[in-house]
Amino acid sequence: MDSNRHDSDKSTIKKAHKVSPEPCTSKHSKHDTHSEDRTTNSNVFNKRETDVPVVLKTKKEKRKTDETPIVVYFDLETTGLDVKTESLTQIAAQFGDKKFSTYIKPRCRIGKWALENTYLKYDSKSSTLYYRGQNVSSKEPPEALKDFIHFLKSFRRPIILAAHFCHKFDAQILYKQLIDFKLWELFSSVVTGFADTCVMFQNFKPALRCHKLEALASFYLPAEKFSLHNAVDDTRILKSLVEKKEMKICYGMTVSKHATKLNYTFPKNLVNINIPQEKKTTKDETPIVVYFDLETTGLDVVKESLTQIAAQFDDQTFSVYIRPRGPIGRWALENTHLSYDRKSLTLYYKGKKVTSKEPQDALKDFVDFLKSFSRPIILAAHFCHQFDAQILYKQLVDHHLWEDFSSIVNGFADTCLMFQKLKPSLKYHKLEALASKFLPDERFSLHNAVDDTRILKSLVEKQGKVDMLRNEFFQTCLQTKQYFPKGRAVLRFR
DNA sequence: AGCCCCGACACGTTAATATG
DNA sequence: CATATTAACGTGTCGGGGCT
Repeated sequence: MDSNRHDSDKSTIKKAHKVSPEPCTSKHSKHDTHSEDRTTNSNVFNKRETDVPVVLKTKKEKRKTDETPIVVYFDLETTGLDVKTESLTQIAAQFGDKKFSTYIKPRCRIGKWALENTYLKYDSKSSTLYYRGQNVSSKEPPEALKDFIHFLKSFRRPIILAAHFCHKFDAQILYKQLIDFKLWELFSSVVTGFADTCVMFQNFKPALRCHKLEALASFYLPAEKFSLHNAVDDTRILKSLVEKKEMKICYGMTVSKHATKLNYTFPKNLVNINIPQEKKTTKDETPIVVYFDLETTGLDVVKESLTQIAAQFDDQTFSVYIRPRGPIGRWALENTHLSYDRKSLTLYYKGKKVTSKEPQDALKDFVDFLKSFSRPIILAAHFCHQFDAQILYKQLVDHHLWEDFSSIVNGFADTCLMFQKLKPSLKYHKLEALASKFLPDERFSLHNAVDDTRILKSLVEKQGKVDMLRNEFFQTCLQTKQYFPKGRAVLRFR
């Protein structure tokens, strides 16, 4: 029963952690004087979120404004791991050459691990703190925290606090302590967010197996001597690490990026921070993207037969009409304007005779066209995962060309999927709809493979956000690995 | 050690959607 | 008109990685 009570106690504490709207609102009201741009309470979250990216611009615009947040590194030592119950023993922080450090008289016993590794010992009778056996001056937690805040305040700029693993440790314990000593309001009027350098390194150096501070330090700063688990040293090391030359390239990007992504709305997300994981970068070997389109006698990918293939890369185009093996379905007849006379083996497009080939030859030509680029290829078509890729697969297998084909084609990209992701607000993503929306002036003959291919290419390439498109695009391509799990054809088709 | 968040998988279900 | 796939859920399990 006792334990029960205990548990529920704990959970309420936790809840208070997570939700605790109180300090938040009080913060706004308090958020006095200079920030007149914060209009209403309801807007504040958004404001905050848009607030931070300012950091990014520090690169271009000289940091002239006082409103640009600065990054202050910090580190805490505590009596143990539990962010809810343990007590502080040390705080250190650093911005530029400005350093802050204070020892703190813990309110509870120093845990065994901490005792041995932080070298901090406390004699509660004489209320004296010892570091490596030496008496050091120490303060009561509220005083120490106040000093800390004053240090931060002295910069007269918004502050992003950066520490290693701070989202899950330092920020949380600090929050708890600040709330307990009623200093949260004061604190949050200066600090706009926390940045977790550990997350940063994990994203930035995914190849490293281990991202603890110790490992990073010994890897990147092997010459540096420091006393691990002393807050001052840890802070200094962290700063050197992040600001190291090699990191410099990314420094502007990474720190600010992570700070940006923090979107720290105090204290709502304090416990629960979610930094979107960067998608792992794809291999550098970038295949070319060839757009293509097929026309067929109908919908059934297994039974129906090809009538046309078109493809395009840059300005190199490929097109071939194909004599179908079966009758052309009614819909196709009316919409692709292709008709076939079996007896004379003649294909007509819009009533006019066109040269056509047997499927075998047409497919061979198509494969040869693709091969002519001598580069890995990603074939892109609209809705191709469900249609073009499947019918093509069937046809290529039937004509013993799949081996050849799959030796150069890395995958299929479904541009329909791409646009669905890219323009979720659009109800329809069929080629026709996209074309009339984004290329209203373009004239083309719908359901002619050549035109459809051209239009598709323009659509993809003329969109404004090229980068985003590309990214999305390749991501979609990646999905097609399912077709080639081991670089080899595997039948996800019946 | 104690904790807990996360991402990775592995399922299953459902509704929407484009292709000729 | 056929139809497979996907995204978007929900569920459950498992292991890894960090902090003092």
